[in-house]
Amino acid sequence: MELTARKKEILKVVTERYIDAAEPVGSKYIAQAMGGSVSSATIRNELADLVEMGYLEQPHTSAGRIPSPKGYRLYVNELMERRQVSDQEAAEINSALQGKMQELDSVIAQAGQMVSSIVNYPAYAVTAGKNSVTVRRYDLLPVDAMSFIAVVMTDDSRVKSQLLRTELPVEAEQLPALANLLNTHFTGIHTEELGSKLMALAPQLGAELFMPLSQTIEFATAVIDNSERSHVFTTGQSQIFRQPEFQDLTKADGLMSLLTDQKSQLPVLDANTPMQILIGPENVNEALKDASVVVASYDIGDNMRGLIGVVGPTRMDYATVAARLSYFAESLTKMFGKNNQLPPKEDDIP
Amino acid sequence: MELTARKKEILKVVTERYIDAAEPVGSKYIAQAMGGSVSSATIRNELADLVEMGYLEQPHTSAGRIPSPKGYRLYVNELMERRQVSDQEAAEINSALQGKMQELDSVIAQAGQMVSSIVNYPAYAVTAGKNSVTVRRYDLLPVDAMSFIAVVMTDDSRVKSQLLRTELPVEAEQLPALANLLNTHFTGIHTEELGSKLMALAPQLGAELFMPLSQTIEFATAVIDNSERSHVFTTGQSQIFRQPEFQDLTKADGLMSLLTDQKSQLPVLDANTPMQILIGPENVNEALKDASVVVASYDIGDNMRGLIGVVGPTRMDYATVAARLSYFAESLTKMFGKNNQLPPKEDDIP
DNA sequence: TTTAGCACTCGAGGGAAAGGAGTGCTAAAG
DNA sequence: CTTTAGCACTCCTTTCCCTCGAGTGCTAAA
Repeated sequence: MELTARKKEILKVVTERYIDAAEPVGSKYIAQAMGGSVSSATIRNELADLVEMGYLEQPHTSAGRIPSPKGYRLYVNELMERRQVSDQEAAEINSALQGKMQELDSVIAQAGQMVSSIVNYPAYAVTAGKNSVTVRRYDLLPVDAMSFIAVVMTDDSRVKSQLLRTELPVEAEQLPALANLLNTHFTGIHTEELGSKLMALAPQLGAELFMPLSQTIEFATAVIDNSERSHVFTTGQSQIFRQPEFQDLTKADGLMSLLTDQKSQLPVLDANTPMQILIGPENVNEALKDASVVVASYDIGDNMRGLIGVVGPTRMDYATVAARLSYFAESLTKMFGKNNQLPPKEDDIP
Repeated sequence: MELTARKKEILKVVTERYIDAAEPVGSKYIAQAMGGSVSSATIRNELADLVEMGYLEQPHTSAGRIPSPKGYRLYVNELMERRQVSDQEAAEINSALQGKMQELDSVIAQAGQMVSSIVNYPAYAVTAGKNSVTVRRYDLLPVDAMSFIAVVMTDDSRVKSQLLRTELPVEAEQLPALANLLNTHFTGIHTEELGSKLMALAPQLGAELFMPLSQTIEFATAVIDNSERSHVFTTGQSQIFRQPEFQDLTKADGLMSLLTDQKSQLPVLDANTPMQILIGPENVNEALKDASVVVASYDIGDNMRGLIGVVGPTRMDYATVAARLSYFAESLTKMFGKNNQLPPKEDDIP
């Protein structure tokens, strides 16, 4: 059977109406929405075809039709009018982005919050999670006899520091030598090697040098681990309850658990794809089989990539969400691009 | 009317049974639970008294009784057997606390997670939020011509650092002088003054010095702000759904919103109180009127105090939660006291 | 191919009735 | 004065049945 233009139009009407009203759409409504050029009986014939072709579903024999995941997919791919964000929306998004910049992670978490409030669904944000982070450089700063500050800069230009207490006194004069040692032997290598290298060097050092060295390495390891792990931030979870399909506790529960306790299982985006829409059963995760996810990526500096996603019912307003999310992601890319702070961009040196 | 020993015993039985079964308790059950020494009719007389006195409630005339908030309060204050955590529970808690320590905030967030999993209710953790944090010390480390690392140590011994990019080249040799300037004029004073002092000093400095100075101050301001703000971490939100009283979406919704989007409104603990139990209407927050909260505090080092709380139905298992939470809080105090990291750890040297 | 007409289906909503847990009261017993 | 057995009563819950109406599918005519 062929998918005629009229069938497509009907599918579009059904989908948009269902997105709006959350109840099955009947032939009479469709006939009217299409301008009354055909009768409801004709529509009914078409509807029967669309069900047979798998684009629509019928909750029960005497109900109207709702889109199947396949129907949504067609809608998203072909039928949906790619919305542009309005000037007002753009203005809102931009003003939300003006906030002051802090640590990378908290910026990313905030981005998630903004998205959630912009689209009115729960949202999540994922930090990059680079593969093999190494330390580019160490600095040790004296504090007092029993403590010093370790500063670690990674090759993805994050800088972390911590106050470390020692058991034996460390002379301030020894610190540069120690830092030198660290910078010579412990840069550019990965965590496992850090440990083994430390062991190899141990015999040559006295306890008063080995201890602070070991503490610094331990700290560096934690920094690297933390930098390699991707963190997920979620917000707006309670928006879920505003959706009629999640009045049913069992469904809401699954999603809530995912959004609060199993964040790491939220879908990520294929490389090189700016945006992706995952409809119902297209999701791998069981808890998302009755939901849809829209994910977009943005660039952080030149070589990092952030991810931001929205979770909603299959009936979610794809056109609006997709438009706002992609605009938001693009804005973030721009902001990170032309902006100061976190990752230094290699730009024009005079 | 007098609250006889038998009335108290009945109240205890009712409360504990209701905590367990989540349904009104009838006279027959109580008679049996009390060893059959009295008949259900006697119990019924007592129950009528207890209702009149306000310790019990009757959902409707022909139902059993449930404790009123006043009843819970009496139970918590007098009747409840202060449970001790079992050796096994203690072992579990201790092993959970063995995890490696990282940044203070993430340790605190993790503590929340552990508590939630220990008590099977949602939990939250609040960071201290000291009042007037100042910078104790600045360090500036050269990176390249266009960037340097600012390290800021606050008077509560947190150390934060960030890579800062400059617009004009900064010579590595200038940094110690700059740091000196910072340490002379910008330590021990509060944020507002930082800005004004910077302005006051501005005329004496060339742009190539003023810029990095201003950037460092800006960073320091952010660090202080962040350190003064108290952060709230929540976990285990979805545990709420396991409770029959929150099957009703409208109630669950209020709590969920509180636990996800309005965390800052979660109750805190009065100073000098190690633990507090807030039952139903004793809570200020509207969303908590049908819920109870158990909050405990622990010490972080010598002069900071962390907060950790559990949210559950009024029917929550106070004895168990209180026991585990207070044990956990005490363990945290010990850990922070004698321990590693933040205050770093003294361990055996090879 | 489209349309009007019509019987049919099925869920939602609203009592009515049955079932049952638990009460309150009374009157007798301790 | 307290306790207890007995019993009528209350009221929630569950179940069943009925009605109502939206919407369908099919047929036959345009």
